[in-house]
Amino acid sequence: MSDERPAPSEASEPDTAPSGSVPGAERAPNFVADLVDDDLRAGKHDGRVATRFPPEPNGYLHIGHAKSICLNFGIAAKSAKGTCNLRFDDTNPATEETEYVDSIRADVRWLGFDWGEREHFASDYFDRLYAIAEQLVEDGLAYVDSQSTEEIRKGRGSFYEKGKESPFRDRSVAENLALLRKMRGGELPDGSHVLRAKIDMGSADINMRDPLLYRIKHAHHHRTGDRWCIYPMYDYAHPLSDAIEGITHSICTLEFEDHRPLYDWFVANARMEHRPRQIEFARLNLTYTVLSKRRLQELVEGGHVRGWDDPRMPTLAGLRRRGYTPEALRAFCDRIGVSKKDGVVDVALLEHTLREDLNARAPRAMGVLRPLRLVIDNWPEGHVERFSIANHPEDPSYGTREVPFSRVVYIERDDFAEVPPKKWFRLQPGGEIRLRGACIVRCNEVVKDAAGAIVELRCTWDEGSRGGAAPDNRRIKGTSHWVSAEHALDAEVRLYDRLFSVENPSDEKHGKPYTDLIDPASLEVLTGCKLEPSLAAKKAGEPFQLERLGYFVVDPDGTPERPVLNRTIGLKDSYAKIAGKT
RNA sequence: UCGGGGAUCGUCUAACGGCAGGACGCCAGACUCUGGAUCUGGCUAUCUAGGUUCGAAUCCUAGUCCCCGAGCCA
Repeated sequence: MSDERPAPSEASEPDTAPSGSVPGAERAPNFVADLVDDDLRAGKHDGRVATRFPPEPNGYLHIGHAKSICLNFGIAAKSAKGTCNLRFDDTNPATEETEYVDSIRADVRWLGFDWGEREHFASDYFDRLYAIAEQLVEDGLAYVDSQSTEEIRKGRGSFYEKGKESPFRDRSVAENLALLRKMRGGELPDGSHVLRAKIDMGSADINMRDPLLYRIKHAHHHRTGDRWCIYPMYDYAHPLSDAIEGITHSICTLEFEDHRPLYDWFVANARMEHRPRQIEFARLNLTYTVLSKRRLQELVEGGHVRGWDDPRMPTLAGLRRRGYTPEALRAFCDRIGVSKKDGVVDVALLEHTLREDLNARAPRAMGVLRPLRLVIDNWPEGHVERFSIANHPEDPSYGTREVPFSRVVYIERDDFAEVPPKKWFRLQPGGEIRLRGACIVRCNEVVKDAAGAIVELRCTWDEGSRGGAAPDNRRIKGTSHWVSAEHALDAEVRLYDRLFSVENPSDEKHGKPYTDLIDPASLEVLTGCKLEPSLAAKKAGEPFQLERLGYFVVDPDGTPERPVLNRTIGLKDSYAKIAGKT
C-alpha cells in the first residue's frame, strides 16, 4: 500500500473543505505519473525526475500537444528534483523552420510552462551523435549500406516475411569507417548510402531489421546551416538525446510502442551513462475536429481556414485567438486523464471546462448582435442617465460600472416576437420586459417599414422601476440586454462554431474527404453590432462576457474605432433547447 | 498469414479478489434582474464463452472486435 503519497506539493490548489465544491479539483487519473512514482519509491535515478517535451519544429502546436506538455511539465513539477526540458527534435532539415521554433516557444510559454535554461536542440548533439556512430561502427554494430532506397525497402521484408540481409552488411570496420567519413565529407550524393545498425533482419519487429541511423541529405539546416550533409534518424537521435540530457522518463505516444526495443538497444549499445525509460500514452483525439499535423497543414494551405491561428483551429495559436484561456486548457488536460486506450474525447468537455473558467473570471458587459431600435416615448429627449451595473454578479470584488441609458436603445432582435411562441419570457406587443440593470419597459407599438419588416418598437418605461426592480414586486420573467443608441460602439462580431459538422471528420464512412465536411456555418460574421462604451478599453485577449450571449475577446484585426470581437463560446442556451423541440 | 497495444455508462476515466464510483452529456425539477450561473433528483457500463473462488471488471483458458507497425518522416 502506498501511503507516502507526495504531500500536497501543488501548493497552487488549496484544498477547500471537503464539503466545498471545487470544480476540477478531482485527482486526474494518470498511469504515467503512477509509474514515475513507482520508480521514485524504488530509488531509481537518485530521486531525480527528468522529462522533456520534444516537438519537431515543422508545424504549430495543437491541443494534443497541450496534453503532452501538461503531462511532461506536470510530472516534473510534482517532484522536488523534477525538471522538464524543451527540446526541438530537429533532425530533418527538409521540413523544419525557425518560424516554428518561435511559435512553439510562444505557445508553451502561453500555456503557462517555464523551461528556464533547459532549452535544447537535437542538432546541438550532432557532433556527439556522429562520434557515437563511429563508435558503433568500430564495435561492429553498424555498417554503411550502399543499396538503393528501393532495394532497402524490399530487403526489409513485410509483416509476414522476414527481411534479407544486405550484401553490404559484412563490410570491414575499416571500409565502413572510410565510407561513413566520405558520407559526412560531402563527397557522396543523396541516397547513395546510409548508415544502418546491425541488429536482426529476421526480427518480427520491423524496427529491429537493421534500422537506418544516418542518411545523406545535402540540405540547409535552420541551425547548423551547411555544416552537415548527413542527418540522424529519429530512432537513433531520440533515445541518445534523452540519454545525453539525463532524461529519466521519456514519455511519448502509442505509435512508438514497438520502437521501444530499439530505443533500449541504442541506449545500451552506445553505453550511455543514463538509461531513460520510454513510456507510451494515448494521444488526444477530439470530436468535431482533426488533430493531425498533416490535416491541419492542409486546412491552412488549402485555404479552408484563414491560417494557423484561425480561431476555429485546434492549434494553441487558434485557441488563444479564439479566447481560450491557458487555465481552461490545463484544467481540461487534467480532467481527461492519461491512459493507453485510444479514444475520442467529447469536445463538449473542453467547452464545459472553458465556460467554467470564463464564468468565474470574465467581467460582464452588454452588447447587441442584431440590433432592434426601441424608443421610450415617455423618456425625455436628450436625457441621459447612468445606471450602475455589477461587473460580475457572483463576485463583488469586480466592482461596478456606469452604463449610459437614453431614450433610444438597441435590444436584440431575438428578444422580441410579434407572435410569441409558447413559453416566451421576452418582449411581445403589449408585454413587458426588464432592461438589465436599467428599468422595465412596455411595448405599445410595433413600427414596420413598407415591406412589413419591423424597424422599431415604441415603448414606455415604468418610472418606478429605475435600476430594474419592479416597484410592486410584480413578476417580470424576461430580462434583455441593451445598448444606448447614442453611446453605442459599432463593432464587427465573428461567431464561431465547431469547424466540422460531423463528430469524426476523418472517418472514411462519410465517403468524402474531411475537407468536404467543414461546416460552412462555423464562421458567421456580423457587422453593425452595438457595444456598450466601456468595451472600448478592452485589449486583445482579455476575456469578457456579453450578458446572455457568451464569452468574447477583442480580435487583433479590429481598431479602437471599429473593434472586431470573436465569440469564444456561447452561453448554454436552454431556451434554444425547448424552442428546438417545438 | 506476423509483431506490438487496447477493450468498464453515449464520452473520458476510477475500482489492483470484497457494495462498479466520478466527470462530461442527457432528462426532470428548484432558484434567478443573464432562459447564464447555482442547487436537487434521475438515466445508462464491466467485449463474448467457459473456468478458479465463499466472492471476479480484476486471476486462468479460448475467442471476438478496435488501434498501431513494412519513410532515407517524427
